[in-house]
Amino acid sequence: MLSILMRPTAKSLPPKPLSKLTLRTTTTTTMKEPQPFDETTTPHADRLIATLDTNPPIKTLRNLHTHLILRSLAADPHTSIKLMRAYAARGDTVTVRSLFDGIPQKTVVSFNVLIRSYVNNGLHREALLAFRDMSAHRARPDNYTFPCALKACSCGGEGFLVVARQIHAAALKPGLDANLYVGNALITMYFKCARSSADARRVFSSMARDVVSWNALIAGLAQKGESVEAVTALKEMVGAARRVEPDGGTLASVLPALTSGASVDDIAFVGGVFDGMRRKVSVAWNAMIAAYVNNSMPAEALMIFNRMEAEGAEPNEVTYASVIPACGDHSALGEGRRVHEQVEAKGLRPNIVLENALIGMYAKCGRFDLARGVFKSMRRHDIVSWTSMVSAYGMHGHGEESLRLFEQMLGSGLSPDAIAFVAVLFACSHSGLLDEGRGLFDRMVHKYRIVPRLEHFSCMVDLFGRAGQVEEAYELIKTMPMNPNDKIWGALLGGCRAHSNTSIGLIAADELFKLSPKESGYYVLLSNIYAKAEKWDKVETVRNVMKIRGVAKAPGCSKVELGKTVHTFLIGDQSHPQSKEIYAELDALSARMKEAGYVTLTESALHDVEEEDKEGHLAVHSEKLAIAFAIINTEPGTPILITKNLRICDDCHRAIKVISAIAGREIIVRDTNRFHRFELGACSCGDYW
DNA sequence: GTAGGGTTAG
Repeated sequence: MLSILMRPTAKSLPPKPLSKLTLRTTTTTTMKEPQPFDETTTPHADRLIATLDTNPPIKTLRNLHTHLILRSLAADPHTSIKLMRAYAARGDTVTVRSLFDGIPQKTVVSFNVLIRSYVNNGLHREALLAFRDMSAHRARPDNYTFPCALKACSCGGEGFLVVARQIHAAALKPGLDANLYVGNALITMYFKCARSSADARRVFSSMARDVVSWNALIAGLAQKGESVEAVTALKEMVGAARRVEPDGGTLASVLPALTSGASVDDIAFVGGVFDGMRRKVSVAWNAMIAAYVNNSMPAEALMIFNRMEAEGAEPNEVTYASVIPACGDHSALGEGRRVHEQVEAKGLRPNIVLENALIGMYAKCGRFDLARGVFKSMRRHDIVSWTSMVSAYGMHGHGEESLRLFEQMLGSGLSPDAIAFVAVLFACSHSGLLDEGRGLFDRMVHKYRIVPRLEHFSCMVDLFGRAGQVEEAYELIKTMPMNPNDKIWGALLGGCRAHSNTSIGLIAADELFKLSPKESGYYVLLSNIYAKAEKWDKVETVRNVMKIRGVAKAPGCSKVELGKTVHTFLIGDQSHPQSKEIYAELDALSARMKEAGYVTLTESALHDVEEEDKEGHLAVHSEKLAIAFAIINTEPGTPILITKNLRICDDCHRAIKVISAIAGREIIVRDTNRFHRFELGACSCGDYW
């Protein structure tokens, strides 16, 4: 058991590497027979104790502890404290407590370590009880105690405000509120325990400030949803007369204020703060990558990651957990695989967070096989792993598989949460599994007691709408307990379009124009409905309304990865260096497509482009350009993955089916919310999307 | 011998 500490080589090693040796050999030595005890090779007591500071794994720690007991070294108060700290770092608060109980004379320090152990392991109640017990042991809380006790209150949230105020008052008496650590803990405590930000701000403005104080202020505001105030605070910090340099923590703190919907200016400002940092610690890199990922800027996130590598900063698991989804969002399969290799090479697996991210990344890159490979190779699966796989199947139109997997998850004993149901309901809607979807919704509400959210209703409306039950979908919207959002009405409008229901379609469109008057997609959907009904005057009206309201059509844009680069094409794009060849290839394809009996569907072309462009190159949808580009630049037979920012139009859908047959290519198109896999003239969506 | 803010997957 004590073998690792008694290796014959230990004596010849200099003091420093001992801890490394101990750490590194743990896993292997546990397999071996214990080596005979040899007094001459026993490490010096100082070195053993020093090893406690290296955050040893729990097994090593227990060995070490036993060894210290056997050598009567464990009873020393200083050593006890170190042992407590080491056990706390490994989450063993029970042992921490028993070590504490074994200390005959409790000092402030021993209390401080105990309280901190509890707080860091989520036991804030126990921490506060220990704090209360201090007076009975005549231990006076000091500048180390108060920050921990206040942090315990912060973890407890609003219910702990009264206790927290008492602790604040207790800190005032010895004048400890002037201590930076105490002050900073007070800022965070008031943000977490008090409803308004006023108390926190008051503490902040009345004290001396360092970088942590600013970070606490920014984090508190950002987490309270006061995004504008958080960014303003960051600007004040940067422009403050007594300059405080932002650090990685500053960027991490402002991050919640930059989640989806942050202004371009704010993101640029934060990017500027990042660029201006002289020393960039890993948290800074990670936060910047996350900021871009959270704002749908995966290309920028990948650029930061590449810069990080170029500058020799070491990516850690947090970095990978952010950059892997960026690869997925950007459909950068090559980059994703490269990152995956790094994860493997660094031995970061098993790591469920990274593995779950990898599943999602491969699924988004159309590599269902690789997603499944990661899933199968995992040591254990949690709700996120299963949900990732369920939605991977769903996105690829494998509704039945998705359902089977969902049931398998239930069979494994995990209980589904709201997000798992979103995934499986989504899969049902995209495969037209009406009855199954209905049954699942019922089980969700009655068996699992999950209160349906907007997303669930959105799936159900979609499910009914696609299945042609537009009235039932509308009925559901009218009876649901919350206000429908644009996604819900959009799902209804989509159903109306698929099943030519003009009257309900108009109702949906009306609501949508109130909720999202600038969203061009809804106008296009409505005009599609009119076009299908051949109401050309109405089509014209919709177009005019768009002009009057200044609604710009979102330009169709398709991405395709070649080597390390993701190439982007806009509708009618002629800016690519290979533009000539691309259009030549398209012409050649068109000729062969006509031979194969393909005729242009004017209905969809009509509403995505202006009349006069219909025959010209401006009419060429981006996905066709991307496909032609990929055909030219890859070996015959290579599968092609295209990612689109809009829903694929009918004409392109028909055209790509034909192209897949005549070019002999598997073509996978990821549009706004699902995958189309075209092969041999057919699509995996079964023309139902 | 001990302390404050902050980054990761569906």
